[in-house]
Amino acid sequence: MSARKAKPPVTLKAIARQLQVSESTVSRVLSGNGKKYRISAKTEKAVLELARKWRFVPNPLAQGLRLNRTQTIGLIIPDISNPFFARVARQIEVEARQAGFSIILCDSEEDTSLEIKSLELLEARKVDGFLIAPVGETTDHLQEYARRDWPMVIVDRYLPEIKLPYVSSDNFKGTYQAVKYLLERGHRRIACVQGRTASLPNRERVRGYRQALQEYQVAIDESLLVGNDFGLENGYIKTKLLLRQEKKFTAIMALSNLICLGTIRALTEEGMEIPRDISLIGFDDQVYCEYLRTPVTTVAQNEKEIGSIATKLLIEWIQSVNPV
Amino acid sequence: MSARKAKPPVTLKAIARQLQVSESTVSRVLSGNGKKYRISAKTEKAVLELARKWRFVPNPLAQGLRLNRTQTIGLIIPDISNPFFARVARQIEVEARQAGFSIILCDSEEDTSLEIKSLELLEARKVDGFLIAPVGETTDHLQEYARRDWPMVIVDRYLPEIKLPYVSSDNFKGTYQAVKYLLERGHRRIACVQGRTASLPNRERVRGYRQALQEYQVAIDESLLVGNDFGLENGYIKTKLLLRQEKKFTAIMALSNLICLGTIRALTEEGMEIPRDISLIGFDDQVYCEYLRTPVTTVAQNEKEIGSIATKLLIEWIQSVNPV
DNA sequence: TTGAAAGCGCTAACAT
DNA sequence: ATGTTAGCGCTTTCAA
Repeated sequence: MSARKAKPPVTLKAIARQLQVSESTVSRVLSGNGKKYRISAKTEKAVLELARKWRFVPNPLAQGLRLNRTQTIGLIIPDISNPFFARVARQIEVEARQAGFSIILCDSEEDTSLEIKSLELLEARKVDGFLIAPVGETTDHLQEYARRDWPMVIVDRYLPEIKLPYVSSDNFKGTYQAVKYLLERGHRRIACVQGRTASLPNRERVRGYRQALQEYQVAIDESLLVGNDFGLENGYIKTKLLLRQEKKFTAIMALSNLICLGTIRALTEEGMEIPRDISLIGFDDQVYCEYLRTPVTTVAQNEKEIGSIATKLLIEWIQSVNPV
Repeated sequence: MSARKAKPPVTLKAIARQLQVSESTVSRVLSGNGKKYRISAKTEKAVLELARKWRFVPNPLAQGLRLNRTQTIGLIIPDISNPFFARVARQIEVEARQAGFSIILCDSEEDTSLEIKSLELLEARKVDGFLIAPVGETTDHLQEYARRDWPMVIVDRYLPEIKLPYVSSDNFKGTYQAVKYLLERGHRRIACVQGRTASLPNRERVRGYRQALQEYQVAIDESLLVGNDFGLENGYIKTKLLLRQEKKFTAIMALSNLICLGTIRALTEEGMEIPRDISLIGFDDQVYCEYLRTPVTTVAQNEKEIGSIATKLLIEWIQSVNPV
């Protein structure tokens, strides 16, 4: 028994009874198939009117059970409190809602085993498809879902071994242009603090870095390419180490916003001033960037576009596979 | 028909057939009521084993339809891309998951009519309760749900006219202590740029501001208390105006992080330096605060705690009303 | 043009 | 200790 004050629920059956017609007729009208089944104009009108008067809303649980379609998308994010993901998520929600889908949100806490659990949970809940920004340690579980033909679009972090649609900003171009900018300003020894090395965004960003240097005939000093995580810690520690090793470099390319903050902290602690002593470019624009102690140049990512494209892609897939 | 490669679904019925027992028996065992119904150890064991072997997972749609309980919470947030809400949301998701609930996420885009639509959508989807950070323009729709005894907990923004559980940080204490801090350092003319004046968090923050001043016997100059929105624009414009009016003040209390950024922008444009020319305290701590051009002092909010308490409150309510 | 009936997967009251 | 049955609300095939 529901706790809500019990009004008799507005169901197809109730409407049918009131109108002295069958449930099927009501169903046909209300799912817009009145014409198709050649329901008489009179009946159709009566049903429509009563449904609106009684504020009939179909029960999605019943529909889902019957149709194996829930108008629901499972969204799995490694950390929804990361502003980048939060912005992507917002656009996903907006876009999905406009297409008549709801979002079930799962935070995998950057933990592959929770990612797997989330997939299972969402599968049990009969979502129509997945939008996932994978943790990225392993990919077997994703492969498995791909193999079973689940509509699934990967966001941001990609794992090249899986063949699934994938949406992210142009990571290559981002660093490519940023590093070129530095080169044009005369920098030749440019350090780079990267994120998780296995992830495609990171690989692409590094590729942009290499490409730019190469075009300027600058030999790449591998000892200036450090790091393996997108977090603040990594930026901090790796920058410290770079400075300790007395590597000579005049600029740093930080491959995420958190890395960038860590780098700033390290530089500050070591008494370096930006841009007086060193230049710094970060990745992933944020509202607050322009207010940083030092207005750090950043490569903007378009979260809205990422979210929007991913959602549209997924919904198209869902609908092609399981038309309404 | 589902698009997924069709394996015969693992249902109670399938298990029952295989084991030559009735569906009810299987159901009883699998919902942990074996003892209660005194199912024989042998039968129980067989069911359990097959269920695990076949990886049986009950269908939540069917359960929901039958039980009027979906183990689902509707979360309505005015802007999930706001880092404050994103962090609250994360904790909510984590906490809810641990209690066996899923989150359906709706972003009301700071729009009351979308907030109403979200409520209706979630109600139709038979969520067990709501967590909502209301837009706050009007409250009739919330009243209505409260009246119908829906489990619902308000987060962050409160509307005192509704009597519903409400969770936020201690807004009063936040500004109270911040302003006292300024007073202790000799400031006497302290401007305050506030957020949406109708909202309780804002009112509480303003109350803290007034209280602190009062305790220091500082008469309150109402012309130093300006603003009416939590956004960046408001901080920017109101600060500009304060400066233009040549009001004398030596410190500014900004009642949100976005207001604070707007204030920084305005001060910077006017050539004021923090803290040389003026002191500034913001509300709502952020990772990036310590990296701001000027390390602005801020009042921290504990998003984790807010999310955690709100979720626990709601789930307790749900379970008291509709025990498992 | 409409109705009857079956069934999606599950639970619970009522047998026995 | 377990089975039978009805039903949650909906869609759809088959029949009329």
